[in-house]
Amino acid sequence: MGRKKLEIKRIENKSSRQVTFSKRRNGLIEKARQLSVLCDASVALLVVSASGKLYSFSSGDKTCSRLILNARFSLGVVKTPGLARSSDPNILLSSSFFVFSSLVKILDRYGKQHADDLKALDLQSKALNYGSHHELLELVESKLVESDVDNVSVDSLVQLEDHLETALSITRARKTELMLKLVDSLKEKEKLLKEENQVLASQMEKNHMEADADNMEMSPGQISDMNLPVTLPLLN
Amino acid sequence: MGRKKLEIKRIENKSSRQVTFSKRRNGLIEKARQLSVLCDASVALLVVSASGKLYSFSSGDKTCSRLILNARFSLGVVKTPGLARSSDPNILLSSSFFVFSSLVKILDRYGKQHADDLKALDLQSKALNYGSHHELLELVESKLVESDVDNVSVDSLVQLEDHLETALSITRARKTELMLKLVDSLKEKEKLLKEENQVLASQMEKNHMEADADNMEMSPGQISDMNLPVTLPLLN
DNA sequence: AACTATTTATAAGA
DNA sequence: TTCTTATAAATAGTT
Repeated sequence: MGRKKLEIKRIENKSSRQVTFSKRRNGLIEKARQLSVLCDASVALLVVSASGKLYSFSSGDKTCSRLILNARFSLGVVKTPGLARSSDPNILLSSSFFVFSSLVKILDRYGKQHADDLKALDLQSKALNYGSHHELLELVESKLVESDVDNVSVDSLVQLEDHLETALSITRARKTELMLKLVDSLKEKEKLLKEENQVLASQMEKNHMEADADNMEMSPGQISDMNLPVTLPLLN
Repeated sequence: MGRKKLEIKRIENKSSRQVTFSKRRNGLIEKARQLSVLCDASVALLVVSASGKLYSFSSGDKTCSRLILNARFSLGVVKTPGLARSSDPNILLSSSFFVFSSLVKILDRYGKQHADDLKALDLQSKALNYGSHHELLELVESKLVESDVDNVSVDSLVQLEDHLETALSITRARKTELMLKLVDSLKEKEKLLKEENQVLASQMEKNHMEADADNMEMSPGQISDMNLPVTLPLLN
């Protein structure tokens, strides 16, 4: 839709490819936006230029924005201090892919900044026995609403993701802990019951012995076989 | 671009919204394709209709197709019959969501050459019961060394990450599964032991009753109190 | 699913 | 980049 019909194949001229990229990219993002608004659809769009710049659109819904965020992480494209931000809020310049050192830096940075929040969340969770599910969901809900308000606050979503992952870790740890405790308590029960059985059995045998002292109709060997329930073989 | 200018806001008429969705969705996907071809860009596009159907486009490159794949999993939209999400996100039992076989199918569908690697990993895992820890660590070690050699092979690291995450999920699922089994078997043991105790106790009481018929030095009430070990109070 | 009157996107040029 | 403008493409409403 221009002065000439353009064949759909790689544009060889570098600068016109660049120009076309810029125009069509904007067009595509606008179309994506329109589709999501007009038809009430969830749309997530990611475009990475040959030179590595990332542009994205996502409809407001949680699912899609989370998706874009995950995608950014998958691509290793995160906002990194020192890199200029484009005037276009959709553009976050790509830093290097996740290398350990940079990952550590990022974790460090987010760790320091949000350590307190995290502690609070931890305490809160502990205090409430990790809260009812309802409360957790409400918390998440409210965070996501916050995020939607300041539109491009990828940071707060990143933070939320961190928190959720921490919560998930805590939950997993707690699950394991509880299961281990359950197993232990069951083993303890088992031990006590076995001891009790032992006592009962010996007590009984003793009683029988006494009875036998008066009445020798049965041999001692037969007693246990006939009167004592056999302890069932149990797995270890 | 039609008979009338259309305001960009939710189309209230359901059927025309549906029609518009269909038309514009196709247009958007085509535009995405063109952009990726013309400008040599990576493009990933996901559209979910209000009714939940998922449509997607991704440029051929690994990054984007992986991204779409991840997105599908995030959204739980994997059109493979028989797949259902477990209520516990940690549990990805073989019967449900993240089965290797279906993952392999999807990867195949997206034309990933890594399907074979995954199959190999699956077989390897199954054969070795997920391998000894030693072997796993050596595998990771060797992969990481490989990666260092070709310096920028982020792909293989991404791949390794995927494999490890899958392995982690499986391990977690397996852990949960085993612990649940253990708990069940312990509960079963407990039940049997309690029954056994019951039988022993009643047997014993019976014996005492008989004894008492000859010798009335004790009141029946005292018998159990003095001769039977008290069942220890156990937690539920 | 087609048709077609319009609107919209955009290729080339400045 | 940005603007302009001729033209190609997309598509809203209709059939």
